[in-house]
Amino acid sequence: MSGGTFAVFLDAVRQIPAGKVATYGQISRLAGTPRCARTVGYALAGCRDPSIPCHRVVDRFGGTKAAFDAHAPGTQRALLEAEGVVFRPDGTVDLERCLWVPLKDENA
DNA sequence: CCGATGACCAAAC
DNA sequence: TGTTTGGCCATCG
Repeated sequence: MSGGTFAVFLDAVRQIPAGKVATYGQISRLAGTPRCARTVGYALAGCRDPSIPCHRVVDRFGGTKAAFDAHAPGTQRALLEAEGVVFRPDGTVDLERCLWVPLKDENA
């Protein structure tokens, strides 16, 4: 399916429920390309699809993206907090609480 | 039209 | 044990 690899990443990001956040590595792994975490970042960076909640995608440490903040200061954090995501005093997302856990069983 | 850039993660040595 | 390399696609100018 999906002749394009990008569609897989975007689709995975689209599966992230509100109030949760996912990391590039998780998405790339779910897409079947554990070595393309970088491509996921490029995908979100270049993808202009408003249907993709790129604000729910954070780095492995839960740090919000500087580029996102550069375009809209505080937008990403505001959106995440509005959805119920918990932030730490360090300014990073509390992955221990809001890290999205992909349900692979439903697919099996 | 073409070239270069762009928000990362994990494994190997 | 820690550090470095490797890998990918779409959009911009």
